[in-house]
This record gives sequence, C-alpha cells and structure tokens, in this order.
Amino acid sequence: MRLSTKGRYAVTAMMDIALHERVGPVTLADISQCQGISLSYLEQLFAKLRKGGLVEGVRGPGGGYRLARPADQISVADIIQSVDEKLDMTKCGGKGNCSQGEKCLTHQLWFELSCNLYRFLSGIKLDQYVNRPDISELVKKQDIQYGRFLNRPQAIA
Amino acid sequence: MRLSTKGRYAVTAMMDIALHERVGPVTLADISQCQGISLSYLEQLFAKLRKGGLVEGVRGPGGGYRLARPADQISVADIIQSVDEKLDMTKCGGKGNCSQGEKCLTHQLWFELSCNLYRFLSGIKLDQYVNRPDISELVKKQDIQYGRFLNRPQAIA
DNA sequence: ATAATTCCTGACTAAATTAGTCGGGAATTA
DNA sequence: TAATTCCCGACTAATTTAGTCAGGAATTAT
Repeated sequence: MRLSTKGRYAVTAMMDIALHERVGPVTLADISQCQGISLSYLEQLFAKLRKGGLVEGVRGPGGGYRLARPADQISVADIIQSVDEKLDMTKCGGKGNCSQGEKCLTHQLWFELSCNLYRFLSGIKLDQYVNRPDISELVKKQDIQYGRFLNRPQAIA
Repeated sequence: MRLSTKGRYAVTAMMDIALHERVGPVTLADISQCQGISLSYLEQLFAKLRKGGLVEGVRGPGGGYRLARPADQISVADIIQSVDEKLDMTKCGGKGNCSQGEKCLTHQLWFELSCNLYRFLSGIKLDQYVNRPDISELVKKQDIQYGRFLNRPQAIA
C-alpha cells in the first residue's frame, strides 16, 4: 500500500462530497477552489474513483459528483486503493516467491503489516466524519466563506 | 507519514541486521546482495539511519552495521521516520492552520489517521520477527545460499 | 435551438521523489 | 602495508506526482 499526498487529495475530495451529500452533487471546480487542488488533477483522480465505483458523475448545470454508495460503505482504504492501485507492501505481491521462488526474509513482516494496515484503513468510513458536530461546524464556515451552494435551499437548513 | 518502497528497503535492511545481531556487524555489501538493493542506495539510506540513531557503523574488515540499541526498542515507525522524514499526514504539519488560519475540513481525519497509524507502526518492534521460528528457518536457508558468515562460528550455532 | 455548465478524455509538461552510479576518502583490521 | 569497510558528495536516470491544455459529450436553463 502506498500512502502519499495523492491519496490525501483523493480522500479530501471524497470527504468534501460526503459532507455535502444532502445538498446534492458537488462540482470539481468547487472542490478545487475550496480544498486547493488543481482542477485538472482532480479530474484525473476522479476518473479513477469513477472506475473504482466510488462516485458517479452528473453532467450539466447543477451537476457534479456524488457518492455511488452510502457514506458508511466507503472507507479510506477504498479511496486510497482506487487512486494508488496497490494493496499490499510485499515485493512479490503476496505470492511468496520474492527470493528465488521462496519467501524472502521480510515477507512475513510486509504481509502482516499490509493486513493490519488494510484492516485499520478500511475501518474508517466517510460517515464517521459526516456525523461529527465539530466537522459540520467547519463545513458551514467554509461554505459561507466560499459562497457555496447559495442557490440550494438544503444548504442553509 | 509517507509509506513507500523506500521505507520498505530501510526496514528490510534493518531486519537483516537484527536477524544477525548475535553474529556481529552486517556489511552493506551483504545486504545489497541478499536483499537485492543497490549498494550505493543502501549507503544513502544508512546515512539517514545513522543520523536517526538507529544503527552504528563499524569500519574495517569484519565491520559493517549493527543496531544502536536493542531490537525490542526499534520499531518500524522509527525506521520509516528516519528515512521518510514526515510523521503526520496533515497538510499543515499538525498546526491546524491549513485553511486561512483555520483547520481545513479534513484536518481531523488526517490527524487521527496519523495518530493511529503511528501507534500501530510503533507497536511493531524488530525483535518480534527475530524470535519467530519460521523466520529463523528462512534466515538460515538464505545465509547458506549466499555463503554468508562462513568465517564466524556463531553463525552455525 | 442556443448557450451555459459540467463532466469526460487524452496528450503533454514540470516538478519532485526514488533509485542508482561514480569516484574518492577515512578508519580499522590483519 | 594492504585489504576491507564505512563514509561522503556530486551526478544521472527512472518513476511518480502534480499540473496544464485543448477539446468533446451530456445535460440543464433560457
């Protein structure tokens, strides 16, 4: 498993969408501005997230992206895997043929590390943050600051 | 925290040393050959591991590297931090000023992720693998295969 | 219809990181 | 004295990350 800023970008963007789920689709332009990520780079990431089945695109005015399934069924591991590809940290990809057909010295270490890491990251679901009052507070502030969703009544409620 | 093959190289090399602790210092040339990592790249990594206080170099014939402290006091987190620098995944470095002086939407997420990840990785100590019979078996096999430590009586025992 | 919005696609460039190379020097042991 | 090994810095190559650009396709609003 690779864990870099690329994955952070993806998770940040997904969080943004999850936090505005009840408002409707969120545009990449909005995410780009509010989270400070280049629009075209976001498009690359979302191409992967779409292929990974995590989001759906809605075209046209009022469109944007929305989650393809409920926020409590999308984990951080899902997101990172969608953009970073690799799941495990073993050299051999879990096959156990890292050293002349045999397991290398550190195969066990990486295998167990991968398992535990995956278990941990897949335990964190997006909805855990959606339902937190301190986060909701921040969302409201930021939306006002950037004048987001002014034309959507749900945003105020 | 960055988690890439660079960190894997470092942990693999450290494991190799830990697994031969009772034999004596291990040379980078040996690690290079057995673990399939370029010698000069290892030297770069070990410059950092030395600065991080994890290993000590021993010069001259019969020299090599050995752990600077007992294997049960060296964690995977220690190693990764030494070569990868960064500990946390927040954009702001834990300061909480990621978005115009305020915390960004995902600050909490990354902060908590960093904490948990660190707690997990620092819970894995090198000695956990040194004391496992299945690993010891592998070590012995590999050492014979590469003709390692033939001149050192401890290696056979 | 038309125009505006937004996703969507592919090719391209730039920066950063990772990985590896090279040449040499310093300390230690035999 | 010679061999071994760490140690150091500069350099190059490959890969990944990040960003740019130019356009096209679907949808909505006018």
